[in-house]
Formats: sequence, structure tokens, C-alpha cells
Amino acid sequence: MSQNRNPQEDTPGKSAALGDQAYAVLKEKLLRGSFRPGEKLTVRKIAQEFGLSSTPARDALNRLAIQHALVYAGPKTVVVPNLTLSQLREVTEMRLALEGLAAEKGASKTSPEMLAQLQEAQNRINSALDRQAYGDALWANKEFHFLLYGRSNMPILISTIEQLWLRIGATFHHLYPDFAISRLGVSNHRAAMEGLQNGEPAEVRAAIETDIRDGYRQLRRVISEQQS
Amino acid sequence: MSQNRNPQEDTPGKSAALGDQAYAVLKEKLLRGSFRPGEKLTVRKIAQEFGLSSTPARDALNRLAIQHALVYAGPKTVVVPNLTLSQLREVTEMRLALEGLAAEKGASKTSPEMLAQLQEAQNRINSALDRQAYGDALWANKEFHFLLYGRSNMPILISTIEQLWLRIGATFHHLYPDFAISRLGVSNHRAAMEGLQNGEPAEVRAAIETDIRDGYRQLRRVISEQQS
DNA sequence: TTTTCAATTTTGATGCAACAAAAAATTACG
DNA sequence: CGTAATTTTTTGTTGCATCAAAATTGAAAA
Repeated sequence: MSQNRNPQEDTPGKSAALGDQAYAVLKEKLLRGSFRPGEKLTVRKIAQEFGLSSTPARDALNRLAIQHALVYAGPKTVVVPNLTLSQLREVTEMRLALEGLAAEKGASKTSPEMLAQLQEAQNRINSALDRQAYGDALWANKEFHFLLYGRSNMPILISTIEQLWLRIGATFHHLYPDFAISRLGVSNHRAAMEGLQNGEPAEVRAAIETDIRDGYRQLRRVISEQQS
Repeated sequence: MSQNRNPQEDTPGKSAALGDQAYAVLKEKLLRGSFRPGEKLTVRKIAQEFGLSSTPARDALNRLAIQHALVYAGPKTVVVPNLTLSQLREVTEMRLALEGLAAEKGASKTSPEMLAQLQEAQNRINSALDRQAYGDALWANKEFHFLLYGRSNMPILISTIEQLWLRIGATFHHLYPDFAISRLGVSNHRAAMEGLQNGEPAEVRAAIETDIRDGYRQLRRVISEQQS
């Protein structure tokens, strides 16, 4: 749990204010899909939960709302977002453009250590899937992707991608109570690592794009069923 | 001056809070490059300037800082950002991917009215350049681009692009005290409109990409000179 | 039973004062 | 005269009380 507002993009100063912690925790829960979409969050409830006054609690919620990690359902009601199909489609197109770019750039700066790290992340994905620990699987999956993107040395790009993940994060919640996640992207990840090993950035990009498209189909199904 | 937090992406509720106005005004000034990069902004100064207490003023500054429209220079000092060359390069690559996408999507949903609006915006750009009113020229230029992007019906994409413009906005400040802006993108804009008229989205995308690259070269020159 | 309207409670926004930490200014020392 | 230490000022953060607006509940009427 980092007390930094954004692990990717440095924030030179900005000591860990009290409200930053609440922000970080909430953000992580949102990313992992721990919240039920549509769940209502109030200043006072957060304040009580974290044991602080309303000012920093309100800060944390506001920050998340600005990033659209939370959305307004009414003038005085912030809720965990529930993506519509058209929003999911839009985010997917953006992810293809942005993560494609990040993957290609990251792949062009490969190293043996990174490959090992990726493999390690993949192992964790597999083991989590075996244990049916879908939350962990999603988490490790996130690490796999951002490990690759991180090599691009493009902090702004990465933080923007993170924003997109934040938006879809809550939707994952629908994924793991009932639905089994198929071995999402195992072969895609393997293809990415192969491309990496052989110094073929375009191949890595293609693999990641396919991975994104596969994930899109999964979520699309969930959202369709959930909307009906 | 809209009291809405984000003109592109709807925010159903969220009445125009007091601090929202300060936020909107500051954001606009940032976008137009009215601030000198490196300029220090303090809570109390903003509070006094807008005639409010520290709480909403602090809110406004915080929001801008989250979006990186302002950055921390120290633990207690937010300043108007001064892009480095590498940041400019990064933003440019992201703009190419994102605005290219938006342009192409927007172009595929063209209409005669839009063409007229674009032409009107272009006229305003030209007249502003004649008057050497560079602030106005930049403003009309922004309108031209977002008019096109707006047709894409992709609000998330558009707000993300706006974020990027927010980041580079302040850099424009260096542009217009001394430097004359060459007729930036006049021919590119014409090419875009032509492609639009002929129903060639790919052509529009190419024109916009060229426009972005041209603008990049301009800013690169300014930043290089300013850094030395 | 359903709908409408009023009363009640909840909730976000704001101003303000107090506090701690960081900046800036000033002084002392080399 | 320049540098380091110290004092003074500035500044962000937080808690809390208050207010207005919105959400919720409940009652009354159709």
C-alpha cells in the first residue's frame, strides 16, 4: 500500500496526507473489483470507516470522482460505476490504442530480468486460477501488463492507462462471484513473452491487443447479462 | 464559462458548487496558457482572489493537481507545470494515438453543419492570427479540434484528450509573448476538411496527425530554447 | 394497492480556527 | 562577502459546527 498518490508518475513533494491513505485504499479496492457496482459511498461513512473527519474523507471521494473511478448518480450521491456496453466498447478502443503503444515501446526495451518477472507474474496468474482465487488472478494479471508497459519509460501514458483500468475495475466484481474466468489470456501472454524474447515489438503489441479483445468479449457477456 | 466540471462527459448530478467555479476558471486559464509556467499557486491566494474560504479553494487546486494540470514542486508548493522535452514527446505520441482515433471516428459521422462549424472556427483562427491575438488563435484552434473529435461520440476518449491538452496548455505561454506563431496547421486543417467532405476518415486522421506533429515541432523549439 | 405530497433525516458544502510543517527571511559566523 | 544556522512567516491540513439541499420515509388520498 503506497502512500503515494500515483506509483507510476512521481510526485516530488506531497507528503502522505491523512486523506491520501483513504484514497489509496479505496483506489486499490476499486481496481480489484472489491466493490459492488452501484454501491453508494458517502463522506461520513468513509470518514467513520477510516476514523477521520469529513474533510479528508470528502477529499478522497472527490479525487476518485474526478478520475471517474466513482461517478455521480445524483447531486449528492457518488456510486461505484457500472459500465454500460457503449462505455466498455469505448474504453476498449482506447486501451487498444494506448496499451498497444505502451506494449510496443516497452517491448523495444526488453531485458532478461523482465522476462523472468513476467514469467513469475504469469505463474501467479495460473496458480490463482487453479485456486479459483479470481481476485488474485486479476491482480497478477494487472501486474503482468504493467510490468511490460513500465519498460516504455512513459509515465504519463502509464498513468492514463491506469485511469482506464480504474474505470473498468469495478465491473470485474460481476465476474468472480458466479462466473468462472476462463483461462483469460494465457496463450496471449505466452505469445507476448515469445515476441519479447525474439525482439519483435510488433508481435508483442499484437499479442496484447488480442488479449484486450479477448477480455472485452468476457466483460461484454457479463454486462449484457447483467443489464437484462 | 460552464459550471460543469467537464463539458464533454456528463456529470448527472453535482450542482455547481462554489469551488467548481474557481476550478473552471483556473482550468480555462491553464488551457489558454495564461499562466507563466513555474508560477506558484497557493490556497490562500486563490481563496482571496475568488473571495472564498480555504476549503473550496484547496479543493480546486487539488483537483487540478490530480489531473497534473498543476504539479507539486515541493511538499507544499503547487506550480504551473513546465513540460520537459521528454514529457512533450510522450504527450505527442499519446495525442497521435488518441486524437488520431477520435478524428477518424468523428470523420466517419460527418454532416454538412459540422463542416460549416469547422470552417467558422477556421475563420476565427485566421482572423486571430491576423490580429496577432495568439490567445484567441489557440482557443479557436482548440475548438476546431474538439468539434471534430466531438462527433466521435466517445466522451471518455474526449475527456482524456482534454487532459493531455491541459498538460501542455501552460507551455503555450512561452509561445506568444515573443514568438510569432506561424500559420500553424492552416493547410492541415484544410486537408482535414477536404477529407471530411469526401468521406475519407483515414485522410482526416492523417491530416490531424500531421497537424499534431507540426505543433510538436513548434513547441519543441520553444522548450529547447527555454531550457538553455 | 398505488401514487402524491409532506415531514424527517441524511448528506455535501463551506467557513473558520488551530496546528504542524515547510519556506523565506534574517542573523551570525567563518 | 558568502555560507550556515536560526527565527519568522507562510502555507497546507484537519476537525468541527452550521447551513442548505437532496434523499428517504411515512402518511394520506385516490
